[in-house]
Amino acid sequence: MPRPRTPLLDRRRIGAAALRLADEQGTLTIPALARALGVAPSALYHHVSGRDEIISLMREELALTTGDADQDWSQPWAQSLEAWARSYLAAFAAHPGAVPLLAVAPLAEPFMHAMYEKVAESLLAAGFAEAQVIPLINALESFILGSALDLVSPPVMVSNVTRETAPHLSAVLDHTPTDHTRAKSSFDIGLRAMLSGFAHLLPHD
Amino acid sequence: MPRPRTPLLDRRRIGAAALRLADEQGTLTIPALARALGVAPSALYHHVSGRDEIISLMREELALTTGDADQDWSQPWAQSLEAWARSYLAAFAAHPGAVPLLAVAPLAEPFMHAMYEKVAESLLAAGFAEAQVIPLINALESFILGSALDLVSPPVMVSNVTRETAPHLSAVLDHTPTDHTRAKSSFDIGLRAMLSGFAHLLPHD
DNA sequence: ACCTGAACACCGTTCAAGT
DNA sequence: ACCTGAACACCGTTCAAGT
Repeated sequence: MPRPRTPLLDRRRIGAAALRLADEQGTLTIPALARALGVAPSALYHHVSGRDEIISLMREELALTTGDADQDWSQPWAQSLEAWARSYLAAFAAHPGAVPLLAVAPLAEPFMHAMYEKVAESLLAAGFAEAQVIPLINALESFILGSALDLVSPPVMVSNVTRETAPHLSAVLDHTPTDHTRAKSSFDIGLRAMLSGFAHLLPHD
Repeated sequence: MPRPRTPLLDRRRIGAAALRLADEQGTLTIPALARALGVAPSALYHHVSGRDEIISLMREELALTTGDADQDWSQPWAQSLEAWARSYLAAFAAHPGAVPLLAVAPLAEPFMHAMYEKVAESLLAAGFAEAQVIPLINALESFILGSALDLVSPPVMVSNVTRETAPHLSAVLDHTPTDHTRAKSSFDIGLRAMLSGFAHLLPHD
């Protein structure tokens, strides 16, 4: 096979195909990715250093395809932060099969730096201390990543032995949906709690 | 090799050895685990269904070796919940190399059911609605798992281009430690925020 | 520079055979 | 019931060779 006049591969295409493949199959292997790209497995190594970098490209692709343009950072900080958190989780939710691969680390750096800058500006203007800003963002991000994993984890099982030995747990489980709305409402309640907790750190509060 | 009079393997030993190995090496392979147990790789399949179940046993082992006996559930709910969250994260922090394997799912069920029962009782007594209890616990758990991953993720890099294009981000980064204390203080601030946010859900508040 | 095809070390899992 | 050893399909990665 001769070298094609225009390259068959580039990092962007690799990341996009890997994200699609992992989402559909639930796993990512080099041979399968190469097949999806119509290329030999070894061809990939001319563009990426290895599997880990491909996964990193998947996060970049997710960040790029996430609607960050419609974010309005002129809103009050709490509303901006909530909108950001929700779109962040929605990006993961759009690719459930790939979440275990994606959610073990924050999204790609370039995208995040631009957004960190916006959040930092908003939080500083609101009156948060300089030493608080990064921990605040990190905490929210940890919650989002954990929630993304929760979103795709198998539904909770309630064994009979539990019903007998754990009356209070049984009672509250009877009031909890077993489908994916459980993870959604957990995210909602946690997000609101964290944001209202952040508000109490402000001086005038 | 004859069958030994007393079995060389059991699920508890497998889980413990796997946890130790993954923590030390940062990865877990069946051949390495078998070697650590002084056994042939195929021997493991008489006790577990496969690699996934071994990882599940690791979570069980982590739960079992976590000091849950010293938990005082008679305290006010917020203090109980905070103590539980901190011991949960500390369990992960004690096995940094294994965190990526462990933190993608909650700890083992049996341990968790006993603890869920205690938390449920405490939260119901405090006045939380039955439909709120599980979401509250789930949200906190997601935050803990995300924080555990954050704890072992590589330190944040600040590129020069960021310093030029992102003045606010640069400013706050100058007030943020680059070592592991960053993840610790993120957990602290997030935990307090979430718990104080939970408190506001109570009727009389 | 970019891709192929062969090759390597290694992995998870199965299974017949031994006691 | 519990373990071994051989075997299988498969994986991630390397590298010489081709254009």
